[in-house]
Amino acid sequence: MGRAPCCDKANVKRGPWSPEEDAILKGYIDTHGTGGNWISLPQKAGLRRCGKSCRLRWLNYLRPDIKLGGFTEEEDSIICSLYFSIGSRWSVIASNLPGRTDNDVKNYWNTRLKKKLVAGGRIPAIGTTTTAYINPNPNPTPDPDLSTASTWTHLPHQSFSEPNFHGPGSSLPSLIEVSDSSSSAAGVNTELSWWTTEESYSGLSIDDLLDLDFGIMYEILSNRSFSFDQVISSSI
DNA sequence: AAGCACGCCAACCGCACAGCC
DNA sequence: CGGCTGTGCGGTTGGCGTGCT
Repeated sequence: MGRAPCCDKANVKRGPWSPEEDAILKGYIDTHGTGGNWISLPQKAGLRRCGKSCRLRWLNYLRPDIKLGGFTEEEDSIICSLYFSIGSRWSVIASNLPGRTDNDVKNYWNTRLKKKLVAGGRIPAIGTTTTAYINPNPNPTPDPDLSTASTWTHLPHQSFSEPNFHGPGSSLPSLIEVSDSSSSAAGVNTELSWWTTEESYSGLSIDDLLDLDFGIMYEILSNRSFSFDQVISSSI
């Protein structure tokens, strides 16, 4: 038996929200709150919408603290920094940008920022995989030692519980780990690792940040006979 | 002026997880 | 303890607007 659908799709309206629907939803939530139950909310409010659709509409467009308009350079910088640290965890990135939603940030990255960086030669257009890792050692050696990369502990993205784990003031350094999928498939551990500290990010522009990260990346990979575009995320 | 291509973004979909019974 | 339900999240899609030919 499969999971029951969240609503009766045949009897709910889909597609763009009308101003009237927006007014009904906003008016209901202003008066009654969400009631902690989005599924029943549309029925109570008199909307022929799926509860999930109502939630999305409220969170992304109707709630009062939404920030409209273009992203600032500072926001660009924060998005880039966090993306390269933790990947596409848009809700976490958005939590560092007051008034912005995960959908906002995700769309902005996918449609503008990514292209901006690619066009500027800051990131290659193709490649395989990069992953954000975190090093539990509070005192990492200042220079990356590739021969001891296995001593770094890999924490899956899902295990990051603190939205600001990599934010300003964090005492934890971050690690970007790179793997060569072709060799991994042959059972050979060819993962390369190096660290960057939070301090390295502080006060840097996007250009500085990317010069730092990818400059280090390029230098290491060149020495190890890996091509640069092998290791950058395919999602970039 | 019409057709086409592309960019942008709102919205949907499906999955994972947490809480409740 | 296992199943069910609601919520949150990231990936993807579809439609509209705009610019180009």
